[in-house]
Amino acid sequence: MASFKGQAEYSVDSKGRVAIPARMRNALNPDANNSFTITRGFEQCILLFPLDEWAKREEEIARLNTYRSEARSFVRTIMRWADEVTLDGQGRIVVPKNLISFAGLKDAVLIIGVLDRIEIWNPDVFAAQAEQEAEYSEVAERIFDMGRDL
Amino acid sequence: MASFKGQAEYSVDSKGRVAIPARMRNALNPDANNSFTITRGFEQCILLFPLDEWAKREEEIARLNTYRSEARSFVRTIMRWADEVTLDGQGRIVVPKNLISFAGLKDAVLIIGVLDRIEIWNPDVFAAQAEQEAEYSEVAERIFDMGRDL
DNA sequence: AGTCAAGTGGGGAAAAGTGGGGAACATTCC
DNA sequence: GGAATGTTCCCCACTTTTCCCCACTTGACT
Repeated sequence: MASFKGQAEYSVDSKGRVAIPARMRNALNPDANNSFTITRGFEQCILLFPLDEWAKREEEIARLNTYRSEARSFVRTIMRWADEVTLDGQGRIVVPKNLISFAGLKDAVLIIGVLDRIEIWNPDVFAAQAEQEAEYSEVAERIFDMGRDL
Repeated sequence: MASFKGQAEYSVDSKGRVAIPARMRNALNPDANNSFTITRGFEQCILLFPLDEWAKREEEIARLNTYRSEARSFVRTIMRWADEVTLDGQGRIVVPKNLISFAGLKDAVLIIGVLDRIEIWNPDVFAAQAEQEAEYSEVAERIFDMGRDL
C-alpha cells in the first residue's frame, strides 16, 4: 500500500490544474499507472486514490448489499462523483469542474497525504473544520485507549 | 529497537538543517536506512522516529476504521504533520518549515533521546513547559502506581 | 603537536512547481 | 457543410527550492 504523508500548499491554475507533491508521486506504486480515481470525501474535500488502491475499494463497494436502499444510495453517491485522472508531464492533474465547486477551490489548495489517499482542500475550509475538532492528544488517548505517546 | 538517550544543544542553520548527535546516529538500526519519519509531538516539540520503528506505528494507524469520523480526523492529523527525512553526508536532517514553525525553532535546538524516538525542542519552550510539570518524583509515584523508588 | 571525529556553513547542480502557447479534437451556430 | 468557439492535451520556458558536495572550525585523544 502506498503511504502518503505530509502536507503542502499549492496553487490551482486557470485551467484547473493542481500539482501533486513530488514526495507523494514517488510513493505511488507502478501499478497505479500514474493515475488516480478522484472523488469527493465525506468532509468538504476531494480524495485521490491511486488506481491500484481504488480497485480494492471498488471490490468492497461492489460487495455491499444493494437490496438495501441505504447501501444503494451510498454506492450511487460515491460512483457519481468519481472520475479518473492522470498525471501530466509536470506531475499535475486536472481537477473536474464539479469537484472544484464541491470543495470550493479557489487559487490555493492544501494537499494532505493520508496513508492510502491524498486529500485536496480549500485551506480556509480546512482551517474552519479543524477548529471544531477536539484536541489532538485527547482524541489519541481515546482512540488508542491509553495514555502512551503516539 | 533503537534506544536513544541523552541530550545536546545544537544549532539550526539558515537552511533549516539540524545535526543529529553522533551518539544517536550510531544507535540507529541499519533497517532505518539513515532515515526518519519526522512529525509533531503532543507537546510543542518535534519527534523523530527511525523508519523501521515508524513502520510499526503506521500499521496500527492503518488498522483504524476510517469510516468513523473521529478516527478519520485523527489519522489525517497524524499523517499531515509527518514527513520523511534522511541524514545527509554530514549527519544532518532538513526540518520541514511547518514543523519549524510549529515547534517555534530559532537558532538553537535542544535534542533529547527518548527510547524509541528523538525529540527536538526550542530550549526556551522546553524550559517553560518543564517548569509547569509536576515534580519528577511525584510523577514517578503516580505512573508506577506505587511508592517504591524508580 | 598532530590526527581524527564531530559540528557548522555555503556554493552549485538538479529537481520541483508554475504559467502559458499551440495543436488536435469536439461542439455550436449560422 | 463549414466557420467560429471552446476544451483537452502536450510541450516548452521560467523561477524557486532542494539536494549533494566541499571546506572550515573546534575539541578530544594519542
